[in-house]
Amino acid sequence: MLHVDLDQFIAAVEVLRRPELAGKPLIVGGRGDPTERAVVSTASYEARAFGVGSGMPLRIAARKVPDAVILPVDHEAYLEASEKVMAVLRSQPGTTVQVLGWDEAFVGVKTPDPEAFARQLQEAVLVETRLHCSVGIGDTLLRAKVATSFGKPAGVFRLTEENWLDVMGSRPTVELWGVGTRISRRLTTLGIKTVAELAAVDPEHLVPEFGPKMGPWYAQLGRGDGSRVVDDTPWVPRGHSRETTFQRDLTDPEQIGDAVRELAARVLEDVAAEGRPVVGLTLKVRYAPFTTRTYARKIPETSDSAEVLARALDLAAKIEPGQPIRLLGLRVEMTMPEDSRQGHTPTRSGW
DNA sequence: TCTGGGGTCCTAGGACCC
DNA sequence: TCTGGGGTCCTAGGACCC
Repeated sequence: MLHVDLDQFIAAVEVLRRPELAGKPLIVGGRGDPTERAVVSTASYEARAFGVGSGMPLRIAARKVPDAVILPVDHEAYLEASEKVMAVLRSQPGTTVQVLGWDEAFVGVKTPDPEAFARQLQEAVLVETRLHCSVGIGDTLLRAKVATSFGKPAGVFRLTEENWLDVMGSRPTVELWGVGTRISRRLTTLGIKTVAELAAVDPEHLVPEFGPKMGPWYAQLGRGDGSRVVDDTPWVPRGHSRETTFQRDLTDPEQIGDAVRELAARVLEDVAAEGRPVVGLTLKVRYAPFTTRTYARKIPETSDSAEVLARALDLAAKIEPGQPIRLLGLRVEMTMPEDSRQGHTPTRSGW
């Protein structure tokens, strides 16, 4: 199977419609205003050379690259470009396409020469969309995904059971898809620093630290093992949410009620489009600067927006007053028909 | 005046039931 | 010198991904 990942996707889309930006340090994030609270969505390779990366506060990024062109995020434009790319992948004979995000997808295909197929795929995407992509080839989804990073930019790389440990064995566990800085640090305290060390560990050895599912799952990641199935079953969302970071911290309870109403209205638009009933609510509150509280409630199944809004306001009434609030988020959970949930989701155990 | 917004899944602990 | 043991549900929090 293959994993396809567009190179600096968002920046590349922006350069397509503004060719004069080619070769310049380009940063896309928030509303394009570095004095606001926002983070970098994507930086071009020229900006990355200054140490700017996605997730970095826009303010800091602007300080690092004074000459950078800073643009606002334009979701519609990226979605449109993304759909064109995915259409190209699906149009190739014999492919199954599992979309992972705007700029990446797994592609399942039977072919005697995966490298040649990958090159052909890159060419097709380039001709149809003028966008470059990197391709990973692997015998599991995880190996294909990890392989892509060795192909960047615009290259192809293959990882299989044969070369997995040769290539990945001496690397830190944080380079695995599914291991972040926190888990990597906890593994280190168990004496496991590299992928090879993780691959060699008895899965049961990780259960006391990480639990019955995650422990064995991390051991599996170390071996590069996992699902070999590209699944193109349409996605069924479990819920929808909206969050907003206030440019100035909120203190007034009335403002908080207004903010919840506003968020609820936006989430309920998405829910209405799904036409499924609501069964739960979660309210996330980030107090300045960084402590987060969540308030969650199951609610009696309902499709009535007014009912959901009333329940959301009930939850909001539980917010502890007095502390400045920086962020509010509202998530609405929806019912999931039991059978539709089976098998088509990239659950952790399935990767 | 450092920290987005939209998702998914797992775990721990308490409540409650038999 | 009382308070088992197993199961499920719910809430809160943590971790990861793009």
